[in-house]
Formats: sequence, structure tokens, C-alpha cells
Amino acid sequence: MIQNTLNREQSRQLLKALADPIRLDVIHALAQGERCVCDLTGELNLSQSKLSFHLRVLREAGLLTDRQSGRWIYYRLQPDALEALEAWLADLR
Amino acid sequence: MIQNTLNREQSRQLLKALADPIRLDVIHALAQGERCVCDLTGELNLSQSKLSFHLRVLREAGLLTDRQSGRWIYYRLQPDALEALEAWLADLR
DNA sequence: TTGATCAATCAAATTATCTTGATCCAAACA
DNA sequence: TGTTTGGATCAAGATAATTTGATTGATCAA
Repeated sequence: MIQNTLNREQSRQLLKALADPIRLDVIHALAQGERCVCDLTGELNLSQSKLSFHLRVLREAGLLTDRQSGRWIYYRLQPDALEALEAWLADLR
Repeated sequence: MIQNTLNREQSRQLLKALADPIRLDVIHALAQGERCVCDLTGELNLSQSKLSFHLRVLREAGLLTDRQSGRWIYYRLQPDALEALEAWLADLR
């Protein structure tokens, strides 16, 4: 994620990524801290491939980052992205 | 639009409404002040029914209000909505 | 090695959203 | 009145996003 100035397309991606109930669940879960995919499937009761799809959307929008450790992949929130979107909204009005 | 506390569904509607290029064009146009539908079709080069569709999405999300004057209908921004969304985002992180 | 587990990806099916053109309704004006 | 204009709405078709189940690749343990 870039710093404070999102272009139209970046902000649109962020908004679209957030505008989904499952993805909001993921965001809320990760707001409490890093989680591996296997924990999230259990916590949110989602199939593996479904979760993977939504994680990708969030990651590509810049809202999440991931790291691998052994055979697990841990996802975490990228608070910069939310902050940048907030700034973009403030600009709008 | 309520004031500062959006529920999950309201924020999702706002996010979804904003996550579209045409609707962002509308928002930007109205950021400069009230416009009637007939002006917007010209300004944004949109067909009447297409614009009407997007105006409805924005209105139902709470981002716009409208008023009738003679045979024209004027739309304006509802800055509260953007503010509330901003607060909701701030909460998230 | 072999087998098991974690997670990404793909193709197909499903569902949601957008666009188009037609129709309808209300306000204004002749 | 009858006609025109501004806009909403509807049904059908087009496009985009999501879900599902299967396959694949990597890591680790036996």
C-alpha cells in the first residue's frame, strides 16, 4: 500500500474489497491479530477455497499481508490501507 | 442517515455504493453542489435510465438526497454519510 | 521415500449487478 | 383538454463476482 494518496482505482478496489460480509468477517477476525488460514476456516466456518478466494481479494486490494511459516500461512491486517481510505473519504467531502 | 454508528449492513451498503466508477463520478459532480438529473446526464454523458439506476443506489445507501422543484429533481450529497463511514473505518483499526 | 496436511488455483456452475430500450407517470405549457 | 419534458421503473440481455469441487505444489513427519 502506498502512503496517503490513493488514486481512483485503488480506492475503488479497497471499497469493493470491504463491501462484502465474508470479507468483513475476515477483517474483524484479523483485527484481533494475525491468524493462519487454517484457524480462519474454523473460526469463520468457511470452506478452504472460499476463504482463499476472499483472502486474495483483500490482499490484492492492499488490506492484508501474509507470511509463510512452515506449512502455515499467516495473514495480518495492513492498517495503512484503512487509514489511506479514511483520508481519501475525508478529501471527498 | 443516522449519525455516527453504522451497523454492518449500512456500512456495507455505503461501501458497495461507492465502489463503482460511474457512481464515483456522480459523487464528484455533486461534491461541487446540487444538480438536477438532466444536468448530470449531460455532464457525465450517461443515458437517462443508467443514471437513474445509479442515483437510486446512492440514494438508498444514504449518500444522496433529492428534492423536486417543478418538473426537475435535484440531487445533493449527504456529507453525514461519508462522515459516518469515515468514523466506522476509524473504529475498525 | 511415502503419506498427510496446508493452502493456492482452476474450470464450471450459480448468483448478483449493470445496461439497454420501452413504458409509465407527473408536471408544465400550449 | 392534448402535448411535451424530466425521470422513475420494468423486463430482458449482458457482464461480473462468487461458490463449489477437484487438482496441484509445498512442507513436514513417519
